[in-house]
Amino acid sequence: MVRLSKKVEYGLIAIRHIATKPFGEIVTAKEIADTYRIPYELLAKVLQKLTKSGLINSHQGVHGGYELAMRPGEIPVSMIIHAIEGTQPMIAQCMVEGPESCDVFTVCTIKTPLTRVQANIERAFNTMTLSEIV
Amino acid sequence: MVRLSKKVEYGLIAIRHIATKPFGEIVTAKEIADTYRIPYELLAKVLQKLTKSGLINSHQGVHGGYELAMRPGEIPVSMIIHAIEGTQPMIAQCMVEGPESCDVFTVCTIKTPLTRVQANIERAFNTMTLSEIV
DNA sequence: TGAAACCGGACTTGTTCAGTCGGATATTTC
DNA sequence: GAAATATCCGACTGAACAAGTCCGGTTTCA
Repeated sequence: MVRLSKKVEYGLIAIRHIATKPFGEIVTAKEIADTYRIPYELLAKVLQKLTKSGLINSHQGVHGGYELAMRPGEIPVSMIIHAIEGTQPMIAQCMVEGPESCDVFTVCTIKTPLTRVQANIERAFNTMTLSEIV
Repeated sequence: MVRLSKKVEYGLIAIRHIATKPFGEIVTAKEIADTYRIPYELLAKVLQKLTKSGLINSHQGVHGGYELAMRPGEIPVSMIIHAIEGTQPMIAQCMVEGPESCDVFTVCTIKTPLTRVQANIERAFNTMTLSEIV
């Protein structure tokens, strides 16, 4: 299976929504959840991760919410995925958890070619920024 | 999560192993399982799928086994994945199961950009053939 | 006839994902 | 200061999926 998680999908939709708003305007999680019919609690957690990673700023309390912390052109899709998943999208387990995680590692014959595919995929996610999604 | 399944990993290792043998030589599932310490039963099923998709030929009975059905240069990695998983590696659910599978579809704002990422990834898997892995 | 090999469905187990719940903290407004 | 609104965050549940196992079958050859 090679698929983006729902969390990442929601995160992309959400941060794009925030990016469409004029500079300085603040958006609540509820507004996003209602607009796109995304489960509120789940979306909230995704937004918290984006906040902890510094992609968006949060404001608590009444009239609180979220705003972009960087310019859209500075946020590649790969950064959004990393913020939510905790790692880059890695095509094979041994690439993210190291050789010990793979009991076939020493005898594995596809490491090298897969690394090249991996590089291609990273490039795909790195070169597209938020500004191209808006 | 964006990761290749173990089945695909085993399939790649296996078909590569078969491809390294001289033309006409037949390889058993047991030999491959032993060489790479892959669970035999699981590997057997992967090989069966590769057979049904026409990538390799199988021979039953004593001295049976598998051999390549096409030239390595004619087998892109994407074809191997498709044979094992049943579909191309699709980054989002709505791309493989259609709009009905996604209850956010009509309001989803990231379809178009994701399609572009998808195209990049497909290219990565299409351009690499078995002959580059051997 | 028996051994070696592929064929293929059913099953178990473990992990991960999606979603929910409950309570805590911060901020504004009245 | 109290109430309302919002983020914060850990724990939990249920469903889906992946990985691996089991078992009975078929084909072929010696």
